[in-house]
Amino acid sequence: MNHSTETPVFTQTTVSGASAGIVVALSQAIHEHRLVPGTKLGEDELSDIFNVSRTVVRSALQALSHEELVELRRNRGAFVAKPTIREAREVFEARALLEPRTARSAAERMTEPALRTLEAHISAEHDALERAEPGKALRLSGQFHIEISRIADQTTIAGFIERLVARSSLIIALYWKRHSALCEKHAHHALLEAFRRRDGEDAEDLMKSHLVDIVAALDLREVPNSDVSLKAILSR
Amino acid sequence: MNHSTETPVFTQTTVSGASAGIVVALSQAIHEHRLVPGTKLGEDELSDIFNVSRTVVRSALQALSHEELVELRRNRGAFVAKPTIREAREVFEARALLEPRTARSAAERMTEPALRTLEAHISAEHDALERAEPGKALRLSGQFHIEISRIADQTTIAGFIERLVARSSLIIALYWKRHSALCEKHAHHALLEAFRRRDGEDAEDLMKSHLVDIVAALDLREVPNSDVSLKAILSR
DNA sequence: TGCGCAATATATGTATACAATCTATAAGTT
DNA sequence: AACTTATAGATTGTATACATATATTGCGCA
Repeated sequence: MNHSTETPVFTQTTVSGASAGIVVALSQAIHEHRLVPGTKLGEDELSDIFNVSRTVVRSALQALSHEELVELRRNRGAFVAKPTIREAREVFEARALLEPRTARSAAERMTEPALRTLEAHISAEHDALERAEPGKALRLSGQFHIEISRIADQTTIAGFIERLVARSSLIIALYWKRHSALCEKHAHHALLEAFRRRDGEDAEDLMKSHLVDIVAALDLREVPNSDVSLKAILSR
Repeated sequence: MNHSTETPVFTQTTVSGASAGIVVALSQAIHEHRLVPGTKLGEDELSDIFNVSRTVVRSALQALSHEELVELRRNRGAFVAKPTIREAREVFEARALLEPRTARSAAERMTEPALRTLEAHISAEHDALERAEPGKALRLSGQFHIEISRIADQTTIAGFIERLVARSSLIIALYWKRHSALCEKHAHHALLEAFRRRDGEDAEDLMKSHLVDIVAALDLREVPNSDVSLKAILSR
């Protein structure tokens, strides 16, 4: 299996040695929906699992909180982040602003090696789906978007998109409609074709509608606060 | 003096108690160019200055590195970041992508209190210039941009812009042309007028050209590595 | 005199210990 | 029986101590 699709490349070398591994492990688990939003990430628990001191764990959790994958509450602990509906909308508005333009740049600068990388991503995504590993498929589909932004050769914007994709994974975990099928396969294939033709305009349009499709598959209607309703139910 | 222009509002509550103060102090110093790019930020030194343990200092430095204000090198220490020319271009390309659209949104949603906040910012900036405190004026002028993005009511994008403005301060410290005058005053005044009229289109155009003007006042030509030239000079 | 190597000193990386804060359980009161 | 309060347990925040890596300085040698 292609190595580049397995190993998430972290642009930021900001996290020191031992923490880096923990950051990657937790990131993958969150992206694959094995850690669901709201899960408590206790420091002692993690230091036992990874056989390191709490110092290292805390460093990793701080890093993840800066990527907005983890929420730190003072004297309370670390939890997998739970984006609100409002934040969900904002994330996809930001993606709609950044990604179509980025896809255009990527198409215009497309090279043969970059094309092969994207093909490998899609095929890995396809494999994961066939093997009934939807979590892995989801993570790979996010990496497809990140890879495009890297090809566009705008490190700064690529960093933003990486954060948005990460947050999107949490949003999908929370708000995905069960009945709507996840068929990113077609959209990603179509994008790949546009990239092959180095057709920037087409790539931009395809990315725009792809993002619209994703948002359409989310259920972002406001719901009454679950705390209140829970209390109301139990008081009877 | 207006309180809101003095206290930088940090959107991320991710940094725990004692570190937060250090992050703010270092951020301000960097934004005001009192700490220049490349300056070493030793942990012992900082823990002496702020009377806290290295643990707290490290937490603050990690936070600053995630904001890309500080660069951490493993086993080497923390340094005020030194964006390259390439990074400088990317930062302003990203700003050109985000800020004009954001200015339009802000204009369309402008409220009276928001207008007054912006007026206070501009007047504080003006005061700082008259008092010959160019560092402070620069920091306030950056906060003007951040405030606009907050008014636009897009927290996610506002966070990105905050990072870009922070990085711009470092870029200006490194690449500003001495002979070009810093006259953001006019641009900011013109923007304020557009906001008063709630003229989104005009605000978008003004912001676009404002950013072009800033880039034009930078010297982003490639120069030979300063190490090499230093060696060459001293060897004579 | 100039270069290279080694030893020492300084600074960062990690682990552990202690302090402060919060949560949960249980007792007591109305 | 429900609510409040107190106490105990557990978890996080901070400080300190030890381990490890790097930078500098001094010595030896060519």
